[in-house]
Amino acid sequence: MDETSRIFEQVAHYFSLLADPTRLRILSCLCSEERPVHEVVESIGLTQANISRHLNILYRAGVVDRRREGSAVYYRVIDPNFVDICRTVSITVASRDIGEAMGLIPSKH
Amino acid sequence: MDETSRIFEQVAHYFSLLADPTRLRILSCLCSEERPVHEVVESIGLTQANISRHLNILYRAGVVDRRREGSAVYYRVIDPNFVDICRTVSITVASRDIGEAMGLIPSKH
DNA sequence: TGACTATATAAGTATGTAGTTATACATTGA
DNA sequence: TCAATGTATAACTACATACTTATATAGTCA
Repeated sequence: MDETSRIFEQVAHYFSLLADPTRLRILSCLCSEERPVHEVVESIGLTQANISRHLNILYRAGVVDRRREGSAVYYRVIDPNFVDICRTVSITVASRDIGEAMGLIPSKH
Repeated sequence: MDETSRIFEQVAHYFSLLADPTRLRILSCLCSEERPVHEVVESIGLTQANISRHLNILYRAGVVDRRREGSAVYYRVIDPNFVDICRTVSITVASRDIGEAMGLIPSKH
């Protein structure tokens, strides 16, 4: 595969990280603050195994980082562009309301 | 499904459009100017059926528009945020070089 | 109308991946 | 060390979709 092909593959792979509603939920949850896995699980309401799987995908891709504290593992978003991209897309897809619903845009009240 | 779920589904779906290397190639090809299908096919070097399928996906999603002129159908990008998003991601993923390689950032020489 | 070019679509295969269940591993505290 | 809690992983199923081949549709020009 040539250089250009590799580039398109990489960019497509990055978008594929954001192309899953569960991962968007997780990232929205971690957007404002660092959180341990069990809090994300409670917040989203899916199985622990599933959330853990997605967190690992995001970690390996460098979108989030993690640290252990006692028996808990805390995750946080480190990709500086993630929030910007999601904000742009959420506005593109529908409206400012979506950005608010996803926790990406502060609501005004 | 509740309102919030629908929102995450929609945003994920938008990202999924960009999560395929072939569609990124097509969009990169159409980025600077309107082009008929056969030109896109020649430019990318995949089968006509495949390109046509992807163009339809992009059309139904509102990322591109099309018009018939004689026997040819011309496609063009109409989503105003697409180029911005791709530019941001391409820089995130690696470097400014990627943005140039994808035709999203003008190279300087 | 018939031949030709341009584009779209249908049917099929193959592959990737989200989610589940069950289980393993790690840490803490009694 | 044992029980309890928190997290990760393995094996599996189900489903979506990218790509191919073959064919259909649409337009042009003789």
